[in-house]
Amino acid sequence: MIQAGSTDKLKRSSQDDQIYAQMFAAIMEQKLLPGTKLSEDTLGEIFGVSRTTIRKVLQRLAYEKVVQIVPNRGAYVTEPTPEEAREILETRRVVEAAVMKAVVRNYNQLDLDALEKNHRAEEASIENGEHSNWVALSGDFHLLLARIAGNKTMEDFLRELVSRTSLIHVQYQKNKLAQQSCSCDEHREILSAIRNRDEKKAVKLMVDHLSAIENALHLDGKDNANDLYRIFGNTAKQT
Amino acid sequence: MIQAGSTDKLKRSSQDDQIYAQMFAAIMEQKLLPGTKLSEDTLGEIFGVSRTTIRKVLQRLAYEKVVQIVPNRGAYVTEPTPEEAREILETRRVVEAAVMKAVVRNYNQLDLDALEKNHRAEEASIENGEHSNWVALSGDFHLLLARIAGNKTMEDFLRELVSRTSLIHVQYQKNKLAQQSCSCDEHREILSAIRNRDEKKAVKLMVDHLSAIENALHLDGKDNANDLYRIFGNTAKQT
DNA sequence: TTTGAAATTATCGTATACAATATATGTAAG
DNA sequence: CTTACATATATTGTATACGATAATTTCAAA
Repeated sequence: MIQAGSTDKLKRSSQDDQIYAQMFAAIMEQKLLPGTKLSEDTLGEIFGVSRTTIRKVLQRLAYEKVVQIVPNRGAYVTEPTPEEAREILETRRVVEAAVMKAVVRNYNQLDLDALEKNHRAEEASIENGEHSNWVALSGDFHLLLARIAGNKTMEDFLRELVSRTSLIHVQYQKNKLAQQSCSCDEHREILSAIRNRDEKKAVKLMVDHLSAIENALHLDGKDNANDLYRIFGNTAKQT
Repeated sequence: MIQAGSTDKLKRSSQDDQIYAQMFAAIMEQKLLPGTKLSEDTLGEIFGVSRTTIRKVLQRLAYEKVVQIVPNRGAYVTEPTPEEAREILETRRVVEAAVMKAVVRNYNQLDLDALEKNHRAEEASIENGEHSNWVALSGDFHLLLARIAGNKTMEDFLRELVSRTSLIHVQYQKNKLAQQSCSCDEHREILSAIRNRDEKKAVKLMVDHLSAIENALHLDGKDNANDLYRIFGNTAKQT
């Protein structure tokens, strides 16, 4: 079913990649929510391939920590813990501060054009209320910066961090709408600092931006697995 | 052959992990050199498992960039390019500078004991001329620091960077012996700065240490694939 | 002798089948 | 009515088999 597997045989070796890309996108667009069970058989039927291929895809997603594989239990969309969330944002501050320094030094007009184009798309997706679209574009802004910085290794790391951040948003974000416009404004400020080649300011704005994202999260409670206790703690045992 | 697969059936699900660990160690200890072909059939016979299991292990190693999988061609131990080498060392400077800050703030006596124990083992392995042992211990020093820093995400990233650095050493290191004692001395200085809770100095020493490692490499030539031109460039066409 | 193409061989990519494990259900005992 | 255990079911882990692709060798022609 679905339109996968219908890619003829033009690119035979990219069958994995096609399925990987679709599943990754589904998770990023928050169509597959954290905790969702990813059955090998079911996915195999959906995409019209055997479990062997699905397994390969799931393992790849697991390496990227977007999916969690429990031995003999199966694969699930990762539910990041509050601790992981904090670690990821902290790591992003470290990596992206370095990225900003490199960007301010190395960028050219083409890079700036790409960043501005992305930013306009962000604004448009907020106008149109396309949340999942905005999530993707917002991540792209950061990845674009990493590419401009010119360190492929850092870019790869950041790609993983950004996708994990998306999962964090699903689980812990307080106010989607406010966060959107806020984030977008901060991106514009960062762009402005880049344009002025103001390294210090660009770095500071980026670090603050990431801290703001962290502060807009509900990370106070214990693990999400314990949420049930918080939710039903008062009413249970009373029925 | 080899003693793998002989782990009885105590831990069935760790079969992959066993093989992974052995192959990873072999690469780190420089018994498997960059460029070595890793045939699925051969490895399957060696470890007494099917290609399915070997494939899983190779994919994991490929994700960590220690192995490179060429579609329809097979898996090879990665041969890092000079550009990758520079990127990796640059990324390490960024990550490990952050690690040092956290270490100086958070470490306790137990952490210090572990670091000093590791350092003594480093010295011993140099004394005894156990090069491959030293490589592992030297990497452990950095990973130990990352663990003390208390950010698992960064620790995971650094693990990948350290293992890739080992491959870089194999391909590009100028002088093994000099590098060993030099590196070890620098580790001692870093330890000293940590003991004094001198954050700035600790960070600077670490960054310089990583730069020293980079400067001790032969990264001037083009890609290693082009080495043939450098080597035979003068003599070819003369025969 | 060298070059080029066809056939052969070896190796990888994917599907299928069977075995092992964990979960769920149902039944019986406390 | 609850709990514990045994059976049944579902799902994952691994091996094997077949098909596709790339490398190698062979043979013929220039």
